Amino acid sequence: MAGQKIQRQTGVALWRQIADRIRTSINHGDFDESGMVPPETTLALQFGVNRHTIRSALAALAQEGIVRAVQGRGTLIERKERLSFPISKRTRFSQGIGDQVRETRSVLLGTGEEAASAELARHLRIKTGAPLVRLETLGQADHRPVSRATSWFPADRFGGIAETYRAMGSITKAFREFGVPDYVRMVTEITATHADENDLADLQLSPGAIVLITQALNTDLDNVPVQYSISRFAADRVRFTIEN
Amino acid sequence: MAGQKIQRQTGVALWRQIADRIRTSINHGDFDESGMVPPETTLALQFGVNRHTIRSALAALAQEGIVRAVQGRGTLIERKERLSFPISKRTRFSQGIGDQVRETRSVLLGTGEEAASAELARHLRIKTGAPLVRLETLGQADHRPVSRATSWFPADRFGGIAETYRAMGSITKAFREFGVPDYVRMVTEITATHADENDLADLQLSPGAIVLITQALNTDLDNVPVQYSISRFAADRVRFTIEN
DNA sequence: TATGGTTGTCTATATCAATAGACATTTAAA
DNA sequence: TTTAAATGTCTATTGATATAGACAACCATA
Repeated sequence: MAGQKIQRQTGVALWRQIADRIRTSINHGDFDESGMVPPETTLALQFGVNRHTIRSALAALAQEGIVRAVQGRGTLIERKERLSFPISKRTRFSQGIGDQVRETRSVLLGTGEEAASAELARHLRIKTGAPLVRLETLGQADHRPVSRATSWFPADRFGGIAETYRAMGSITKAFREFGVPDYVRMVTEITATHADENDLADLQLSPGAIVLITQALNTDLDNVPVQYSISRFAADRVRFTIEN
Repeated sequence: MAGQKIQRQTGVALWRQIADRIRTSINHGDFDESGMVPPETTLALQFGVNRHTIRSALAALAQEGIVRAVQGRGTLIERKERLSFPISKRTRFSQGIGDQVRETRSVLLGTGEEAASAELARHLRIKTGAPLVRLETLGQADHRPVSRATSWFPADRFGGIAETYRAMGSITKAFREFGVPDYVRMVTEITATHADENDLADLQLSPGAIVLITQALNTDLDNVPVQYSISRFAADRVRFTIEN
């Protein structure tokens, strides 16, 4: 395990720092040979903390479903994944990761109408205050939540797209119904921050977790903006790949 | 400020969660009108915590140099920034952010020779065990550390590039000396994780901070790999912009 | 079946994190 | 100069975090 030392008196409990480190090591494949996490006493020695502190960290990871402790045997690794999301002109949620999971699904969390803010209007190249359709969706891979997205569509062109999406289960298909056979991604911004309370709930994260945020504009083939979306990904479950 | 509620008993101290939130709000420009953070009593009410807890959070931000408390007046915002890094075929550290800061600098942290691991060999399309030159650099903007990069170059073609880099102060210029007038970025992978102890030291972060990690391959104009690098960015100081 | 290695549980203690309240000090404006 | 509003400092108390040690329970295997 790389970078063994941990920080004390920083407002982040030792057990949480250690849990984060072990999760990273698991995702990195450090324990692939045995399929198990090292014994608690070994970890306690490595991290220079008490065994009880290690137990708190492992309990947190067990709560996340990442490891499972078996008395007498050790602590088994249950899950280990980081989906690779290609980011390109043809970025779609389900495409590109189809070969990595058995099932992808997009769930509608909520929808609404709102007037375009100055920022949204600038991105979508419409007037401030113009009506927008807002879509909140949850992306799942093999029944595990991966991303949480808010999308805005110009309402004058895509009024009722929420219902269409609900029926089709895919934004790509809904677009087709509205006479947009294809669309491309223009600009994507990527940032990272700590998960807020909505992230924790929707993405089933533990506090202190990281979310990767992408902001993207999709345009139709005539270069007219059709969708602006902000997506929040569980950082320990995904990796972005940019192909030029 | 969005998402007011904070999580208790999660291994992350309230004061640190609140400090992170306030830092985000400052970077988001929420307090731009006044140039000040709301009064401690107001924040205590908003976050639903004791004023002393707010004071701990603000003390941490003051330590980072982000705010400065003045008795009788309030808490002033000292610094607010998130550099925008364009990611494209022409990604360079100094280019693209030149208009956002007064000075960019790249500092050599260390250098060495090593044999190519299987993974590095695959990326650079050379034989496993082939000699590599390793460069550890620190990217600074206006004297503030922004990124920490480790780069590998095939030693048979770029032996001594460390010294050239040290003399030139730029990888682009060093490449030119080795007969590589231009180079392009092939694939970039982006992940995020918590800062490790090296990040904390080199990037001057506080524990629990987030680093954005990019892995990139640069090739010359004949499509031959010349550099593979892993860069770690302080997430609260940067934003990646992808232009298609 | 006996043993070594592992996780599970309990008690006790010290330190950090958070709350609560009171009052001092400083600044800006009435 | 007075006052209101803001930060600074102090004491006290409670709960979470971390350490320490001992022993029970369980598993694989020699």
